[in-house]
Amino acid sequence: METRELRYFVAVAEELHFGRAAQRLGIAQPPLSRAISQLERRLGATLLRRDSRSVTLTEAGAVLLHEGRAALDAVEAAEHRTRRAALAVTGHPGVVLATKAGASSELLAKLLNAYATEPGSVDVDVMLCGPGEQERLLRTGRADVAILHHPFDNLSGFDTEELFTEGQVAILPAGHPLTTRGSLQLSEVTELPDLPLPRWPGDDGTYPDGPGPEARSHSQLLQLTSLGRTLLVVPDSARSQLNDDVVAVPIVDAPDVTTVIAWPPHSRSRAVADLVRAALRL
Amino acid sequence: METRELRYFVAVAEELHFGRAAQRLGIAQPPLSRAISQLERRLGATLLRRDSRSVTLTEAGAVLLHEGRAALDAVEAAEHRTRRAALAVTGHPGVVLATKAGASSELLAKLLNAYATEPGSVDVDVMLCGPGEQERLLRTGRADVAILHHPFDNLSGFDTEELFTEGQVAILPAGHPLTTRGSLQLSEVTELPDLPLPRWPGDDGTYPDGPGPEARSHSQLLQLTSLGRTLLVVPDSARSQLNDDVVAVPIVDAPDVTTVIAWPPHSRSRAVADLVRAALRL
DNA sequence: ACGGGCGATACCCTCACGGTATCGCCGCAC
DNA sequence: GTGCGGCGATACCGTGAGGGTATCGCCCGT
Repeated sequence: METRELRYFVAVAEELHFGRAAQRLGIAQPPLSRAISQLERRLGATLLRRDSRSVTLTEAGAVLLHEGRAALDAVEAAEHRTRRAALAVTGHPGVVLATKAGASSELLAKLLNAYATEPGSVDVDVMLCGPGEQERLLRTGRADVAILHHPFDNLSGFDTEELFTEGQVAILPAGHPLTTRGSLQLSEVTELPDLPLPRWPGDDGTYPDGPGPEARSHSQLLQLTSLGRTLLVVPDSARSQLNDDVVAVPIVDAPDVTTVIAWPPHSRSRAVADLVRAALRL
Repeated sequence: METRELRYFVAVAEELHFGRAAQRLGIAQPPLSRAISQLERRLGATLLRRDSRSVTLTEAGAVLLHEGRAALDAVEAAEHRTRRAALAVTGHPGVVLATKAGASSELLAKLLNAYATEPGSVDVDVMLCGPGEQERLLRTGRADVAILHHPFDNLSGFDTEELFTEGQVAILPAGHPLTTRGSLQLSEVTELPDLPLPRWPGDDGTYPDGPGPEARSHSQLLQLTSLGRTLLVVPDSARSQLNDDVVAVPIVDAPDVTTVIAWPPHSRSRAVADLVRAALRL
């Protein structure tokens, strides 16, 4: 199976529409139709059900969508890591660390300091990512190592070491009735009619329906909260970045958040290993 | 990057010889040369150093060899799992379990029995493998779940659950002087001139040089041992398959062997999850 | 009944990929 | 030094896979 075929199939499986998928791929629709049916013939499997008005995935198609994405990621990772290895010999032997923008910045600073003092340490390019983006960077080889947050990020397929675990707090506008409470239950904050949870854009850039305000950055969320328009549930350490407009109240039954350092399981990089060791010594 | 290019590069990187690689790929040498240099141009990286008498990997080439193998495995896995998913809907919803031939058969029997009594259990195709073969089957999607042995098998990139841990014993021919001992040290058995360790064929089917006898199956090894031609170091549980011609003596400082059940981290299979749960209840 | 949306089919053209022949370089034998 | 042989690169050619355009067939909505 060629990666071109996989890319074609993934596009159709995601769009569930040959015309749009072809447009996205920058080719015409007929060759796409042909490529897919040829793939189906070679696999001996029906991947898509073409009902007269809609295209749907078969069971086999769903499997190929999942496995194909992983395979495409692996191919892309091979490409990126090779490019970076080639750059490394011509003078820039850096390592790329992906971390969520605006999260646990003092942990990151300590880690970078600890690593920098190691013998043989190397430049660390820090990539600040939007939520969940680190995972993708790591899977596609654009990053060598990442700081992830269980259970928010999907750790499957990575090697990880836990760095620390913390509870979550609700961020409320100053003056809100609940700010007088010493602690809260999750059920008390998820269904507040006056403070709906904010809506985040999905992978396709559109917002889901719902009552909450739309936001696409951490600072927007904070501002919306201090304006009394929404409420946040965040890990405890995020309190360090708050100002006086908002109040944090612990949520006793929210799932704990574990900060981990993660890297691809077959990494051979000395720098990654050193970074992980430095992180564990913190 | 297309999988064809990756396959070509991996072939050359493994053979370190364009002619042989081309032969292995079933194409002529010139198109192979061209494909590789084109790949190098597109990546902007020199992958191979063509000295006048030999071909060697550059740093970037070594990275691409590693990552490329993983990527090719992932593509192959996508293909196999899709094929099997398609077969599953047409009547045969089985799950493939890979295990080492001749190892811990009573564990396997208990596992299969426990799983078979579960509601919604499904046919289990057991693949008996040569040493280390399970890992490859799992990585390339020909198996859904495997029984592996740490530290012999490389578990990186799999999700695993430990089933049990045991020490290792030396298998000696009956009557050998060391059989009178209650326990041994590793150093006492690895360098015995009268009982050299056996040689095992590599991936290419050839045997490494050395004093020990050549063998390619478990039963051959046992026979060679009872004939007094070699000595084995095996996990404790392998004793159950011995006859009276040989004697097992514990090795106190050999690394413990952990039997684990392993599956690809992104597995969505109900059957795999049930099998793992059954294994953990043993 | 008809128009429009959508996937499949028919048909053509181009170029990427594979093959053969040959070159250029180098190491070795004598 | 000369010649030979091994090996990767280059030159050149043919074919077929893959892309494009035009159109069909089907079905749904009005």
